[in-house]
Amino acid sequence: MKEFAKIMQLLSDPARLRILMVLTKKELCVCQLMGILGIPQPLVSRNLMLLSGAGFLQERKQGKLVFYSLNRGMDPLRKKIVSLLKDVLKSDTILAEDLRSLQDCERFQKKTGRCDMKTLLDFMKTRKKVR
Amino acid sequence: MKEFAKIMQLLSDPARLRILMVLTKKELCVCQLMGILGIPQPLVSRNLMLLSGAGFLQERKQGKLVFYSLNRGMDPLRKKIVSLLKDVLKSDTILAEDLRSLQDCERFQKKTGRCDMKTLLDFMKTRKKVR
DNA sequence: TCCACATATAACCATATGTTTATATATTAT
DNA sequence: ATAATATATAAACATATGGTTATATGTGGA
Repeated sequence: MKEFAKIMQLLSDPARLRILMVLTKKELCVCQLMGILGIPQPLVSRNLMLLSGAGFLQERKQGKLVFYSLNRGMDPLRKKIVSLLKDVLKSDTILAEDLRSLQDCERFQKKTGRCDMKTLLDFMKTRKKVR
Repeated sequence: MKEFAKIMQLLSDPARLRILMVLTKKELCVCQLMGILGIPQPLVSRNLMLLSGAGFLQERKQGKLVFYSLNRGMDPLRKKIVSLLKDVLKSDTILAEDLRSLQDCERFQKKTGRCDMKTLLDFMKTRKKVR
């Protein structure tokens, strides 16, 4: 009971929900999440740690970068919860916007090959002005 | 997104989860919930208000008593959430204990016909000693 | 070795939350 | 009308939490 309540508490923050939902679509590193979601780096890091510690995410280090993705080995409970989240948030406007940002970010990186905080933040800023 | 996060926050408290789950089984008044769950009256009341205000419960007044039950007119989102809760908590030990308390309370009331705070609290105390 | 950068951690603050205690409201019975 | 009782609300307090700022850690390149 208490353990489940803790999980609900974890999922009661919009920033964490957005991070989790975006990672549902694609493995991403901290700086990509920063740019896509517009959330400050320490906050992204902390929320990733929390989600990771609760068994929802797995991480993979590659040089300076740390990539996070949905934990493949999630237990049934967590799988059910993630399924519900996907279902319930599939028509959410903020999530839709985030996914568009994700696509833009992917396109930009395919062109430039860059994956650093400054560049991604700058690109995302200009992108928002354009839309 | 924010609205859904609010619902998660609502369900991040063990007391509220227990109240909601017990009301899944049977309509109950505040003093019954007090006795069954062993939660102080103001806390029961407030949590009932929160759950009610969030669309999960409906209330029915009958004399001095106020009976709460699962809201029949819940929207699909909330129905899905309640289904998940039922599924996920079906093997929870605390919930199991609560349901036994519920049955004991029902049996006691069938015999005595009493439904007041003092009597129910006293009965539940002695009951716990017996087990 | 030193620098630049990605990420993690720590410190701090404002706010939100759960719990308790006390009191208010409303209904029934005397 | 008054008392008793069920429920709701308010006040007060301690704790938890999210966000910000500053700093630490670790990795790759000059």
